Amino acid sequence: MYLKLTKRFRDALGAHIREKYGLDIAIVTERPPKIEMGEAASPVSFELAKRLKRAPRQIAQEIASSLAPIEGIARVEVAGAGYLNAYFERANFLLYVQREAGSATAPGRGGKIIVEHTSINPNKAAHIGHVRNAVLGDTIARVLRHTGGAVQVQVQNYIDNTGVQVADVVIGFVHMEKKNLAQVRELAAQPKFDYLCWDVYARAAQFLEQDKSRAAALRGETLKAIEEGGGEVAEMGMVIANAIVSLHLRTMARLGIFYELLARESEILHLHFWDAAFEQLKAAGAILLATTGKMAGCWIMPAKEKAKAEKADVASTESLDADANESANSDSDENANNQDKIIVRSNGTVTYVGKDIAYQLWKFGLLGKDFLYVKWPNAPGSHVLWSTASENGDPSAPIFGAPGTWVYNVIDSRQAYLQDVVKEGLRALGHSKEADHSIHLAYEIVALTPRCAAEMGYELSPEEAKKPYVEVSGRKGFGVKADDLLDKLEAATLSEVQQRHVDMDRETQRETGQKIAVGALRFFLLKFTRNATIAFDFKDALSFEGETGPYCQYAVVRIRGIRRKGTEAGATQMEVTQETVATLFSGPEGNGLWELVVLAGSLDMAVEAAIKGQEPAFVAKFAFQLAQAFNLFYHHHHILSEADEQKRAFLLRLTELVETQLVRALDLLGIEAPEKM
RNA sequence: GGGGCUGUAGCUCAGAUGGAUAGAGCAUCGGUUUCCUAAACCGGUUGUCGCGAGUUCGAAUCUCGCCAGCCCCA
Repeated sequence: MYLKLTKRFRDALGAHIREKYGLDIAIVTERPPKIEMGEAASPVSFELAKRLKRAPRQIAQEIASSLAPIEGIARVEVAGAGYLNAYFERANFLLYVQREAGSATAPGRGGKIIVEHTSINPNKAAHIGHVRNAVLGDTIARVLRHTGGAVQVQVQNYIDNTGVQVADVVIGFVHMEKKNLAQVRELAAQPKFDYLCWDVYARAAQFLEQDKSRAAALRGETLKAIEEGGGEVAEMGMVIANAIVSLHLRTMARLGIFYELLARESEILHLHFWDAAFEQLKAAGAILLATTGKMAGCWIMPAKEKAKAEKADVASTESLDADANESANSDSDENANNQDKIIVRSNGTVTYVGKDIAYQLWKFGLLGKDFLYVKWPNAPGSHVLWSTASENGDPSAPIFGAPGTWVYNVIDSRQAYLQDVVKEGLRALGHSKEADHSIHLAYEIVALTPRCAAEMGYELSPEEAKKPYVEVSGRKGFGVKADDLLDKLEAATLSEVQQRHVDMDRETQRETGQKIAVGALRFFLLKFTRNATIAFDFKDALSFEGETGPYCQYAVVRIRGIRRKGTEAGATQMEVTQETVATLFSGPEGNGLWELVVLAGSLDMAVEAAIKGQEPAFVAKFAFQLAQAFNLFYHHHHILSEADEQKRAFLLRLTELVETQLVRALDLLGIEAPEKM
């Protein structure tokens, strides 16, 4: 509701200024530092002062006195050096928020949105960094689903089951562990096969590291066998990858994360997706065969001249820019094709980015090819999960891929350059709208604090010990496994629950502990903005106090406690009169109560900001702030013992409103509050 | 060599579109429980917003230069 009212305020101001001064100014609003100063403020008079060459406060005064009434806004006042502060109609705002508290929060984009996330190499157990990816992706998908309009959000998990990482584990099993296909099959059926592969992969990587030429030969033949399919080596790769994928799915299900489709690289190969994309790229002249220089024999995508295009856009008259363009041109001549991106190597193999372009084209329905689909067996939870297939497709499969209107790829920021190349590929093929709608949801990695690394028995070099964090490495077998962390969290929360609720039955205790553990981990990963590198430490992740998921869950639990007690005590569902509302809002506690109402009514604002800024952390911040504001309110007002019946009814109603909004916000974060904790 | 990200309190981080006295959590010191759950609340302490210029009525935020760290491409 906050979003709606501020927009109304901006629109009214914009129209008024256009009419009165003949100026078209983009109006911005901000939240005043104190609730006494209103709920929305515009500094537009400062901008006007510049243009009209008059004092800002005088202009503000003029606008405030001549502005027509705005629905939902009680008054507009001048404050400070010339701010225009809007004061909402408190009682009406409360009514609106209560009425709206079940519907979509922010205007949606509509259409079909594809979100690809998780996409872990299926060759080892998932670690904490993979969880950040999955939680970010899952959260943005939840947020997008929640927006209005006929939006369809489809979540895909890309499985590179024919890549070098799987090959390395195959090499480990065959050449180091001396296992045959039947033995690997047996191992793959075990519940901790992903942990076994974690170690096998680390050992294989070490083994391959020792002798580069042996590594190249082994990898070459193994990859070839896997890509061609059919033989025992290929079968072993499949067995490993499928088993690991199932275990990853199980791990993510613990966090409430599910998928609609597993898109597998094996099908991209077998169904010749790349060939189709290759033909398109060649035909459009988007890629060229280099004939000279060090890239001779490679198909390359010429570097785009981004700087040039953007500068020409901004200021075409500046002579400086002309100079810049010239020097840029002579630069690119000298460096030959240094900035160009190789798509097909001179030996004929296609690079990752090439396959990514084909896949991205498919997502937008531009490839002219489709997968076949089968149900993935034993998917966790009650969700139906589909997988791509190259034969015997299930005709009842839904439509995947085409036509995505927006595509979100959740991939860490180290791959920003490659994602950029994919976009440029689309653009070069004439699909500039699709390029613009390709969103790389980039995020920084999760590393470990040196202390955490040392705790895990990892020997640090003196340089590493001085750094703020140490990067995890699958190759070194170094990192915090997702299941280990979840186990640890669940053990900690369960022990807390058992202490606090001795008479709770064991199953409920376990479920409660699980919900809190999930809340703690998801919130921990979401409270950082995407660009922040998370230096992981068990102490922080296992904290349940302060800015944490459990803190937010606890606020909901408190509210439920009040409602439960209230019902037991036979509290009446008394109607709150408008007089009571008006009296309370204007009384001595009015601003405090009002502040909580405004915050509860600002979920739409947080969701909008999260989508616009592609930043799920905004929703986490909102949930925390609302929980914090509620706790303040809780300590100020003892609801059930309130003698004034009308006031008690009002406080109860407000409590319920906070519950609705907080539960919604937490739901967007994939966090569920237990009944008791 | 080219490109990207980051630098804010002792620590970890927020500060979207430039705006009013730069905020949270943790840590630390002190206080709050006959009362809806203390995983909570209240109070104290803590700042050259990396450095330097510029644009502006106004800069943590925009521009340029420099320094430091991380990443990517070659």
